[in-house]
Formats: sequence, structure tokens, C-alpha cells
Amino acid sequence: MKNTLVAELLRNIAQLLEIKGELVFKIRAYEKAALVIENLEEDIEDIWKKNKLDDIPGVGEALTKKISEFLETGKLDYYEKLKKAVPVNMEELGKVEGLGPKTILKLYKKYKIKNLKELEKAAKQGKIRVIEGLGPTVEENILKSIEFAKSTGNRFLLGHALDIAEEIKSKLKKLKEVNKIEIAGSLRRKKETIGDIDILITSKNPAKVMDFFTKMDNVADVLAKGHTKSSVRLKEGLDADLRVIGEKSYGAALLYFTGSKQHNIILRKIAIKKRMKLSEYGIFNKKTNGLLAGKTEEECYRKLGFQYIEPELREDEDEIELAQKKKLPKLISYKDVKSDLQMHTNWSDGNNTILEMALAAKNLGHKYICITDHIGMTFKIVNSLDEKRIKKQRKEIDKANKQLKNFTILQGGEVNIKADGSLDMKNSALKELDIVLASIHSGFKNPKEKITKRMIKAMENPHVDIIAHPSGRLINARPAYEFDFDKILEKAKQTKTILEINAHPQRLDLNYINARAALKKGIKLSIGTDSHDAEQLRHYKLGIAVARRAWANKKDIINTYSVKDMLNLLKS
DNA sequence: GCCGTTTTCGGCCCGACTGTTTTCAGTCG
Repeated sequence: MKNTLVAELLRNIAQLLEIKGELVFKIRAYEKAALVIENLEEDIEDIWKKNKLDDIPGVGEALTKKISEFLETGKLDYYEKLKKAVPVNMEELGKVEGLGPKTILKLYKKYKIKNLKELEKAAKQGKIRVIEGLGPTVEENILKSIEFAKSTGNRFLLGHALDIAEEIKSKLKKLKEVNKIEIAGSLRRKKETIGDIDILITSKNPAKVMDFFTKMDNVADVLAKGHTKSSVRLKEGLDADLRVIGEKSYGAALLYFTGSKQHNIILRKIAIKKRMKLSEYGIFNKKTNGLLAGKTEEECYRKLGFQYIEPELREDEDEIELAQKKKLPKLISYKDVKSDLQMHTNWSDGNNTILEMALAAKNLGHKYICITDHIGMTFKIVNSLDEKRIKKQRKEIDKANKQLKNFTILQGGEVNIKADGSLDMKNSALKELDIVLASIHSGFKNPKEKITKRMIKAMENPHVDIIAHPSGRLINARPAYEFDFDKILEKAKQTKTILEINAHPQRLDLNYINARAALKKGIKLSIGTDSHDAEQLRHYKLGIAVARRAWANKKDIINTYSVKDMLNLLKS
């Protein structure tokens, strides 16, 4: 799928146009089209081949031409010319949080700053604070943003990498030469960011599989090709390794390549103590070198005297100690969840109707959903519902519910927590909703005490059931705002407020560490995909992945309960 | 640059927050 690529292209154009001082509505047209294309279910190349690009909302005559050229030649003349006309590297500078086109232009005019390196140098020399309209805080924020961008490095979002890996896996699985197949590495542990893709297979004819693997459509570069290992750089920008393993050592290899490294080191040390040797080829008797186990992971763990440890737990926390005592909890499974508790429809800023969302969720196996469009009186940018429209929406939900069998749509709302901690909607309106989500969408740079107070005040509201995306972070893009998480947990416990695991690929918020801390306090969690399109509902699995990494069992997650029981768990 | 049971031209979701100012530009969602 080139949808992301096309969306990125349009966004880059929009930013360059903004620097050029182009009309604001033209710029917005590019951004809008980028957003729609990014969320498209269908492959944009298929649409293009069918000559149907201008059926995409937001894509008209001009964009059809440009997208066609890009898909046909891999380049867009208009964009190349624009890049030359605007000598600033927007691909770099545009990613610095808090730095917009206007400031970038100012910096270019004054110091000819074109890229990240020059920006950092100027900031460190204190050159930015002296520009009119900017100041020391802006300079500090720029340095902080650069530092953050550096620390996150070039890692891919779990959701994104998983999509790519699953696609490769399904292609390989179809080959008759491939016997067993599994995605290993940090992807299997469901780490929130991924360095590269590791795939393990068993095969009687590895050469054929390697041929296929290195010639896939999305291979940009073959880094290595051999009998047991091949390595490619994918067009999507990350590397993928394929390894062929012998049947007898498949489990040991899976163990080894799944990691984490720390987890493996401890396993090896324990093996040595028991006069065994663990490697990617199996567990061996240290004296005789005879193979003791290796075919499956279960067998390997058993031989070491452990309970089986789920991949999501292999992070060298306390999983090994508990596995030795056979006291690991039974984790929530990927099939336990009955619902999705955050999503947006075209009533606010989503792309689909209520019924479309419901049908898509039902298709995924859910039993109920909660529609949580933005609601608010002043937070209007996302087309928030006011009191009147909330009532109107309820009628549409009632109607949709009548059309569905064995499925329930609840009406919720996502309300903004304002600067003073008050909510952007009257209690009389909140009271009417089945579930109220409250969240922070502004003032991310407030001091720690202020954000903490805002959240606490929101939790004290008797109608607020769930705090959505509690930390506000966007993976690889924006750090969490600062707040006192212990105080939040205390208040959540005291007020029976649920905390959300937001399953949007870029959020995963709470993260697994915070989610585990919440669970230890006995706080219940919810999973919501925050979908703005029916296509995104599938991400609920990422929420379960976080829950599993947080050691959650079924009862910890309110989505595993029936509608009735779930509603009973809420404070309102 | 897109779009139309208000229009093929003239509209296009706009307010909060921040850091800079001393009334507002820039950024974000």
C-alpha cells in the first residue's frame, strides 16, 4: 500500500506551500486529502488503476493529476520544483514539535537555516532568542524537541510494523515450501516501537523461499541472501530478516530470536546452573552435548523447570522468578475482548456513520461498542457535539440499535478537560451519556502540578467514567505531558475512575509500564481504539497487546465484560 | 485546491493556549 507515502507527499507539499505564503485554503485542501488518503481502506494504487481517484473525497482534478503522476513515475515534478523553490528541508524541520512554517521562514530569512543541524547549532549559540517574536523559551523548546527526536531514533510504530510483517508472513505462508512460520523479535513481544522485522520458518527447500523473499514487491534492497538467512531493506524504510531453522531446534530458535536479550541471558545462566547449555539450537546436556529440548518453546521452558512465559512478558521484569514458582497470571487473551470503548463518527471528526462503525465492529467479533464523539461547548475544532446534537445523536443510535441483532451501541462522549480542570460540557448533558471519557487536548506544557490538578478535578466529576489517553504522548512525535502519576492512580482508585489503554497505533496510552502500575493498585482499565475510521477498529489488538505486557488478566479489562456488567463497573 | 437539494463562484469547522508582547502571531488539534 502506498497510501501512507502519498499522504506524506501531500503533507510535505502543504508545508512548503505554507512557507511560500500560499492561500490557506489551498494548503488545507492538501492536508485534508492527505488525511483522507491515509485512512483509506482501499489501496490507492487500485483506485488509480480504476481511474477513480476523484471519487476520493477531497481529491479533485488537480490532485488526481498529481497523484497519478506520482504513482506512475514515483516522482512528482511539481513537488521537486517546489522543493527547489523553497530551499528549506521541511522533511526535517517540519518534524520539530512546536516549530511551524512561519517560524521556519523567519529562521531562514535571518540565518539561512535550512536543516536540523543548522537549527540546533543556532539554538545552542543563543541566536534564536534574539529574533523578534521569538525568545528564550522558544529556543529551549526547539532544543528539547530536537533532543527528543534524537532519542526516539528511527524506530517504527508497532501497529505499522505489524501490518507490514503480517503481510509478508501471509505471503510466505502460501508457499508450499514453507512449513512452520512465526514472526519473532520485538514484534512478537509487542514492543511499542520496532527496529526491524524477524521472521522464522522451517522449510525443506530454503533456496526457493529465499528467492521469493528477496524478490517481493516491497523490497528496495537486498542486504544479504544465503541458505539460512536473508536480509532485505523494505520500501517502507525498515529491514526484514528471514531465517530458516531446523525442525529440531525451531522452539529454541524462536526463544532466542524473540528475546528480549536480557530475558535470554538469564535463561542461559539458569541453564548453566542446571548443568545444561541453552543456545538457539536447543538445550543440551553440558557433559554429553546431547539434545534435551528444542522443538518447541514450551518444551524448552519445561526443561528449565519453568512455566511457559508468554512473549509479551519476556522483558526481564519478574517473569522468570514467577515462572519458576509457577505463579504467572493467566493473561487476557486476544479473544477475550467484547467491545471497543472509544471511537468517533462523522458526527464529529470521524469518517463513518454510526451504523458503519457498528457493523465493522461486529464484523471483528465485538458484541458492543461505545460511540465517543467529541462533545463540547468551546472545543469546536473537531466539530464537537453540543447538548442539542447529543440528543439528536441518541435518536440515531437508538435507530441503529434496532437494526442490529446481538449487538449494542452505547452513546458516550469525549469531553475536553479545560485549563482549570473544569469540563467543556454541562453535567446535565454528561449525565445522559452511557459513558463519559475526559481527556486533555491543550496546555501540554503546563507545569506538572497544574496538569495533575486538572486531571484530578476531572476524575472528581461524578459523570466522568474514563480518562482517555491519560499521558497524552504520541510515540516518536510528542512526549507525555508531565503529571504526578501516583496521585492520579490514587484518585482513580478513590473515585472508581477507569483509565484507558488507547489502542491507536501512535498512542498506546497508557503505556504498558503505567498500565501495570495501575493494575497493581487494583484499578480497572478500558481499551479504546480512538478510531476515526472503521478501518482503524482492527487496532483493538494493539490495546490487548499493551494489556498483556502489563500483566492484565481478563477481569482487569472492562471490555471483557458483558454490556450490563461493564456498565455496572462504571461509577456513574 | 475542493465542492455544491443554498451556489460552477465564493465559500471553506475555529477556539485554546503559549510565548511573545502590551494586543497578537504562531501552533495545535
